[in-house]
Amino acid sequence: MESACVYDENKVLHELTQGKQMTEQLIVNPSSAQANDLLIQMILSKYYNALHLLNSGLSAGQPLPPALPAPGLLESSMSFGSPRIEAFEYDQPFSGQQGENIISKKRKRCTSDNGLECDNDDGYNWRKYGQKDILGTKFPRSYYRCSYRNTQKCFATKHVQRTDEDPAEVEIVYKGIHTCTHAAQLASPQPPPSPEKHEITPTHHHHQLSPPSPDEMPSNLRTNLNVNTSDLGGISDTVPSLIPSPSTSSGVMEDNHQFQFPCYYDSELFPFTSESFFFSDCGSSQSLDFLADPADFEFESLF
DNA sequence: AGTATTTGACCACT
DNA sequence: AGTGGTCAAATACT
Repeated sequence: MESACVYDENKVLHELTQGKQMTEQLIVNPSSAQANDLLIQMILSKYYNALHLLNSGLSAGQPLPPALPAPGLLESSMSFGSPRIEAFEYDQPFSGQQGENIISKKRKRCTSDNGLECDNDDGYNWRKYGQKDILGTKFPRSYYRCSYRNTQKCFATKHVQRTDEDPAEVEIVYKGIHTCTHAAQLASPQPPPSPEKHEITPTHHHHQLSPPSPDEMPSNLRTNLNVNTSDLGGISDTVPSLIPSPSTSSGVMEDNHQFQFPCYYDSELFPFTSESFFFSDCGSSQSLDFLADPADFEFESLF
């Protein structure tokens, strides 16, 4: 991360070309709504990846915005300690069932005293609203929603569960995207968090790679981002415009959001991961080549 | 007093 | 009927 890096033009072109091809496929050969949704997600992944590659070059010598929200932001509002995340595993992205809006799924391993406290270090403010014993698991699952659910109509949720194999490890499943202003603040450039290793091992069958929550995109990109969806015709109604537009939003559009997505959460939630966009740094940028061969889609990255 | 968490009950889905 | 997810009243905390 220290050495200056220039984005790989070919890689960017590759990503954009794939995005274009997928868009054409969507138009020419529309499939089921679910398949179309998947395609849309992949298209956006391509664009996001291209943007990130560009950003890597543009911000050469500068730290990237944090892929993970800065730890510690949450601790003032949640009575949790300061667990140290030992490892991060991006596990089974998009493993949601039909109609399920899982946007990311990952495991964290903690070294806190009780092994429970690492599940709230993602920088967002979560409020626990339920706990449930899950069949076949030793530990109950805790359900959290964004603290700004009521005030800002932010419907992001997650559930956290300790794994049977290793109680120190928790599995976190995120649903929904943050639309709260707090999320936007997290996306602002700031000193990068202490380096953590993130092992990203998407499962073979679910090769949908979640693009980032838009409010976590680099602000310098957010301000300049412009994705033309005019060619998408009818599907432009289902693809959230990256440019805030009253007509695209069924939800709240905060004035201070330079970049916002529509609120589809309850029914047609658009699946963006909250923490999984910046897969690569300058030294290990990867091609997210799901379409070529999803089974081979595998990468590992240091954030 | 205001806010967050806990927990039993309820609901939707299969 | 069983299960997972959510609600909401009670409780705890600051």
